[in-house]
Amino acid sequence: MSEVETLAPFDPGEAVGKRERAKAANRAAILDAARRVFGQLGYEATSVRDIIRGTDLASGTFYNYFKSKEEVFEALQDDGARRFRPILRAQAEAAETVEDYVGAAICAYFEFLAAEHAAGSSLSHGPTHDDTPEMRAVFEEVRGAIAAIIASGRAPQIDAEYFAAAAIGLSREVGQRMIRRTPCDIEGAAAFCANLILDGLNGLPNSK
Amino acid sequence: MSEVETLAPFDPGEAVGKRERAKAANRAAILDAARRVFGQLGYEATSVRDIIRGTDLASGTFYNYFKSKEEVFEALQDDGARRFRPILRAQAEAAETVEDYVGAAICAYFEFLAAEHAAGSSLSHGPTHDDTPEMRAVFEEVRGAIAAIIASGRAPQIDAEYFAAAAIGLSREVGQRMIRRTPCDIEGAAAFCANLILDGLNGLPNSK
DNA sequence: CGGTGAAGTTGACGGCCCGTCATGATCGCG
DNA sequence: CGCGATCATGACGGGCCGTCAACTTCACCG
Repeated sequence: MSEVETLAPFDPGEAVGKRERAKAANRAAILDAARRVFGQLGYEATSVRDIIRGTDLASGTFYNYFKSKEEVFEALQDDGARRFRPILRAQAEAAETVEDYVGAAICAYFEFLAAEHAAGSSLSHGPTHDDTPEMRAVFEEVRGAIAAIIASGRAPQIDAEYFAAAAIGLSREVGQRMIRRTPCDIEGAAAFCANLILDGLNGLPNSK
Repeated sequence: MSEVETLAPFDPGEAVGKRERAKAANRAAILDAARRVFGQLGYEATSVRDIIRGTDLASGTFYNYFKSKEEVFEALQDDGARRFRPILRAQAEAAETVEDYVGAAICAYFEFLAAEHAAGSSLSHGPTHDDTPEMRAVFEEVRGAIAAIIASGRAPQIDAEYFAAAAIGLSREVGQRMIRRTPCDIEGAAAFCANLILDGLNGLPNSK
């Protein structure tokens, strides 16, 4: 068939070769199916074949893109982390004080979490692996932001690694509970966490 | 062979039928092998056959005791939780104030964690499932203790569920880091967590 | 005691999933 | 065009899965 391409050989922006596009599409198709199937069958129960059956690809093709279902899951998780990191970064740059940063970062996290949850993200059904590159990057982002604030003298000289770990672990766990509650009060949960981290137990307002 | 049993038909304490003893021994052998193999091959990589090969039992026997390797792992985790719960309970009973309880509980947890780690517990290599009965019981233990203290007016009326989740998540994450550090400063890490929870960021001493 | 039935173990079996690979189709490029 | 590189395909051997019929061992009773 005569292509329009002859009249538009240049595709402004990104559209590169057909080959490359197919690759990206296949990878996306696998990730998409994985998201769906993980959510449907649960992480443990899904097999590589289940995932590939969710696409129109052959079983062998899977292994051109991923080594195992574990790797697919990590890719999904990394995807989330990669999308969240810039948000976190923006909070760090906008924040003047530790209080600002902690409050904003947790609020951003909870909003992100709620959005992912609403979108039916299957990530809650699998084993959260913290040792993937993007997850480490998120941790480092937080640790770095805290360390920077400490270095500028706007916070006490505490152990930044422990503090980051504490804030993340705390937010994670409370976030899980928040999502399970209906209605899901993002503001309330974020305020709870921020107050606890900044002023401790005695800084928490008397509520509920 | 003439049995001594005829002279000692009563076994003071526990020694019941041979059958029952064998069952317990088999179950223990499987759990033992699982602990070993999980630690050696990693959770994902180990198969039911790997576990059973670590015993002198036949493959079919495994399924008389557990449904899958997931169930074995949960049993191991539950075992840890079951051993830790009384410790936690003791702290709750001994504690006069929230400050006491939070400090003592975290310290106890970190000591438990360090001991398990030193004993080569394979639990760090698997997916921590919070929805097992014993794990829920541990959470409820903490939530209950906090709620009791609140009810007695010795703590502000905060959301006990969120607070328990926060304390647990925080301790878990910091505990992971603590174990990775050498030397492993249990006291220091526990103090960090307790101070953070009780007085917040500004209550933390300037250290490190 | 010896016999009997329940309880539990064994390992072989069919079925499924794994990861690989030879084959063939498709694309980019000279 | 035509050639080489790239990649999809699905069949294949191997391994693990969970089951099950046969067998062994134990507890109980007459």
